[in-house]
Amino acid sequence: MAFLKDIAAAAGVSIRTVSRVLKQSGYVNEATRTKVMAAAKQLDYRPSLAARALKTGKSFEVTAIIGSVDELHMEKIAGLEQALRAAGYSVHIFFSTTPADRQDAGDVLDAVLQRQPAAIIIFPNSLLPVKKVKARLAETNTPYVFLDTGHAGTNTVNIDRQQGVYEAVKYLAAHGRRHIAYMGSPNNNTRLAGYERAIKELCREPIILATAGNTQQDQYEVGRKNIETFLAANPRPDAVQVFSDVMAMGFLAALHEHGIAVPDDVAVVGFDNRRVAALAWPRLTTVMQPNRELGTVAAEILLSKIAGRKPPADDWYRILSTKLVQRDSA
Amino acid sequence: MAFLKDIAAAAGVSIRTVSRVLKQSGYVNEATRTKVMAAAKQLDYRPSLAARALKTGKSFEVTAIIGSVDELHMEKIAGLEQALRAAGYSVHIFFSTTPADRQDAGDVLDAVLQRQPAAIIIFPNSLLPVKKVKARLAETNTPYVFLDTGHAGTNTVNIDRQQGVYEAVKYLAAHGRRHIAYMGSPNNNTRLAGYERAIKELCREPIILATAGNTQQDQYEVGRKNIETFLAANPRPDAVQVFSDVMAMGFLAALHEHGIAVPDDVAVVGFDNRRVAALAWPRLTTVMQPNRELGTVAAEILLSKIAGRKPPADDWYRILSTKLVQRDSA
DNA sequence: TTGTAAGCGTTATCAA
DNA sequence: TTGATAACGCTTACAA
Repeated sequence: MAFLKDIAAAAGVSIRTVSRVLKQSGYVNEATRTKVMAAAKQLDYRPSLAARALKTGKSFEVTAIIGSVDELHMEKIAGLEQALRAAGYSVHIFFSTTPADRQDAGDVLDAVLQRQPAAIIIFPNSLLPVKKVKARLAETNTPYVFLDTGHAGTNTVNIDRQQGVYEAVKYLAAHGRRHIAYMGSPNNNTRLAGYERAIKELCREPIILATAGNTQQDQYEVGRKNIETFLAANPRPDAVQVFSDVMAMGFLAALHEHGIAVPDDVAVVGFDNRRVAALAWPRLTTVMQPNRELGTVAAEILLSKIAGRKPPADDWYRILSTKLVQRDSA
Repeated sequence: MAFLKDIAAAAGVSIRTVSRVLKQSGYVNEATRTKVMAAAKQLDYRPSLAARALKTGKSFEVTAIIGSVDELHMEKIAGLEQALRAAGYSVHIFFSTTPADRQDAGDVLDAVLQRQPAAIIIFPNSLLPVKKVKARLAETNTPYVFLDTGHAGTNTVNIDRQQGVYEAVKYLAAHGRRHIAYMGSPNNNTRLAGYERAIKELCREPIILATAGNTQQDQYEVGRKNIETFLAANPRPDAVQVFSDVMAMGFLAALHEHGIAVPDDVAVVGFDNRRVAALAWPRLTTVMQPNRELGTVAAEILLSKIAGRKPPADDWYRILSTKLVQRDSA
């Protein structure tokens, strides 16, 4: 490890001059500059991030507070890390998935703030009370962004799920499907709204496939059990937009068991584009969430905030588009 | 933010005494101790990790170098983070998935070492030349551990895939299957060895289902195409142990298309216990890898190394057991 | 049992 | 255009 003083010695100048050259601040004689640069390169100088953090009170680390162990998050993290690393930042991860996680860490947020991260990114369902977090973060003046909270708000990157479902339903209609149903909780939610908007535009009757009180159940089981409401529906749907890929897999299993052909008898469209969608039988047409992009956009916002840029008109709110992935099930 | 000096002032003692109390080192008068503790708590003191890192040359951060964006890694990371956090460490992640990643970071390892991590954990397929890494790491005296390298070696936590396949094949035999085949590359690999060991013990003939030169192809496609070797096999297998869940999904799709019933006509066992296994149709019996445990065991090793403990007899080599997850396909 | 003081490697103020 | 030098907050040898 080479330090500033080593370079200074090697180049025959003072530490301050070396620093000046390396940080490109202030006037430096071209000759000295070259000399210093050469020495730095020669000694393979890498600044001590710890010293820098101590001195400036800011680290080059961004902390991601993750709310669940989910394959989709992995992509978000990858996007985030890639974009952040390009700007010289590294990513810290911190799980907050169970109530115990919060206890262990005392207050999760305080544990995170102790490391003086340059910024914080909060993943969905992190068990953190949003309001309190925002207040605390504002107080410590730490840039932050929320990911995929599901409802509009400042300092957030969301996914336009409504539009995703809307487009999928339009696609089904354009491919000759007459009775397009939606499977999922009938309670207020964004995806249902997208379905309803599309159905209305198509001047058709909505068909909601749902079993009572299935909110907290396993999605796969819900999809599987919903075969009954499907079979009972009159007219019987020839297409179903399902809440999620996982629920769609349950529904698919039930359809197979009943000898109902997909997509010939019913078209099925999922949501999420999980790995499973490409592996299902038949391969599942689904709505892709821009997970990687979610990460990179979050990184951009964070970097802008760190750089002290003024909030744009939307006050750091972004909503990203989904995309229909056509496969064999619809 | 409260600092040592604030506590010292509040308690009317010197910084040194505060430090002594907080670190529980050396003799401290009980009354002073109480006074200091109270002040620390009152001011919600949290040590500056940056200052500590600068002073000691060691951070409380462990860097994980990740080789691919894979759902299974997410679990490993979760296990790692949980165990490490309990010991006061936090986890840094660093992707090294593409050749570009290496270039961007100059030398990945140097970029990582610059942050003076307390330890490093290297995930499978991280594009890093193992020997060079070990040398560099030994040189900088940084504790490290490799994850799931696939071959025995020191400072490594592996998964006993051979045993996993062995047990699955035995399970199939115990459930009355006569002609148990293995699907996957016929080239030397651990899983195949497990299959061969079991078949030998059962005094049966091995049946290897493979298409030529499929090494680099998409596993799903390989499984799908392998239906041909399956149909051509004589006798036709009534059970197949497939290389991976993904490959099994391809095979399953082909079986469905040929109207071959699972598990009635053929039992199918996958490997990995990915999320997809529980969602497949039929639900896939498969061999579970102890991903979370892999993370926690790696954390234990790292913590031992950090604590300066002497290497045990196995020189930090651990191999973890898999577990058969029975579902509907076998 | 407690305190003084010297660093860790960087940044940045102030002179020269 | 350059150089002393004082922090940043913590750890720790050495004194008292």
